[in-house]
Amino acid sequence: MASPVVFVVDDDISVRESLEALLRHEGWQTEIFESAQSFLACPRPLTPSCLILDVNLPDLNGLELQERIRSDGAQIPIVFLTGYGDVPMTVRAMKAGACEFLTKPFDNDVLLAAVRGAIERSREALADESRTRLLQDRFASLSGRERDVMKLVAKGLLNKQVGHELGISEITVKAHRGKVMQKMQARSFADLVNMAAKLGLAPPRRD
Amino acid sequence: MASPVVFVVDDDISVRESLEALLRHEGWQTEIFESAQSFLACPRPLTPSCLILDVNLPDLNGLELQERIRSDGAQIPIVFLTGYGDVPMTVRAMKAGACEFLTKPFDNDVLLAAVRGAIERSREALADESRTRLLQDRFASLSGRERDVMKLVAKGLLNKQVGHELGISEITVKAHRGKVMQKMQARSFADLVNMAAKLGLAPPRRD
DNA sequence: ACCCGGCCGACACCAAAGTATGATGGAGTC
DNA sequence: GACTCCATCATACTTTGGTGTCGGCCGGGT
Repeated sequence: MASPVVFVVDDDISVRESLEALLRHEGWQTEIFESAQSFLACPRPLTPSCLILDVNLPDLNGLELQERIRSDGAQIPIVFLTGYGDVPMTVRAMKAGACEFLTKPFDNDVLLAAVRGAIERSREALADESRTRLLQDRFASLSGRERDVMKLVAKGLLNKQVGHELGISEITVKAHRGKVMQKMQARSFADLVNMAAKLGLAPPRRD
Repeated sequence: MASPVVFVVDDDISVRESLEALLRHEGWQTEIFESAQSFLACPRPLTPSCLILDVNLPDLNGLELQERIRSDGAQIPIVFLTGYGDVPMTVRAMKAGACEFLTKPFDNDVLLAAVRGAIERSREALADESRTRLLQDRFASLSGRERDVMKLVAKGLLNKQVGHELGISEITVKAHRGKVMQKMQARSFADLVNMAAKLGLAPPRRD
């Protein structure tokens, strides 16, 4: 696996340089930016990664950048690192999912531990995302009718009931169902149910 | 539904009194304590509730109390309210699951909003917990063999395979399986699979 | 000693699921 | 027009699932 990438966005040149040296020494790739915009222009890697982010930046501030990243759908773990941190700012960052919130001057070991944690989190997120994407792709490869059938059978309806629900015959349901099992690569019906749950189909129960 | 309960733990008498008045005025029940120990001695209610917690307390400090509550298994949302808050303290509290972290002097509206959020979170947590407990109770009512069978069928094995796995005949598996469906009150096999997932049985997949 | 419940199994029967083959018609593409 | 894909249905057959009743074995408790 390619080595993880640590992004750094900070407007202080001396911080950027010392961070870069520190991070490279630990064996991580680094990508350094001095503004939010230049970071946003850079593509996300497919390896585990994290972002060390200052709050005070020339253009967008750190918290706004965090929000922007979230709304873009990318979920890269963020370690804040700021010279002027107060409590409300910390709360906002943490509630928005920040991994850590450190203040300058920072302790090297503390920062490195935080980055390690963030990378680990990223690794898990990527793994989970790839699993989810795989399922979504398979689901997308289903035809409209097959999707209908999958939703209903995953909800626990019998083939006969599904047929009645959709206004088609039971035998046709079976045909679609077979196709669904193939295309979703489900080894068993239990498998399919779990997939449906992960895809957000079929509300679990409503007793 | 009984009205929510707001617990307050603060060593400052004037804060306690003003909070009590404010909270009661909003229609919540209140339980006021001046130390962590006296709070711990008080039983948890079964209605939605939350805790407004100062960090500086005579005995245990707020963060330690938070940790203690978590390890006790109770999950009551916590709104911190402290006079001397710094960034590391805030990070620690938020990472440990705190709902909010406010500093004195506090704004009434902000506090009330935080409490409302915490109560809502508690409501959801209670609902989820009661659903989970229901399932656990049902699962606990199964005999040992029935549990075995449930695990395996929820994993997607056929009755025949389950029988082979357990060294019993297929017909016996069917009997156990029928019992499981009854006792778990599963309307369909899909239902049972979802229950198994919520109970943490049957690892989803490992392609 | 007795009963109860868990556990195992068998026979029978029916419902449901899964598969194979074949066929029709429509939509869209090359 | 030939081709592909989707959707639909049918017939026939096999496997699996679900239920019922019956019986036997064993261990714990009244």
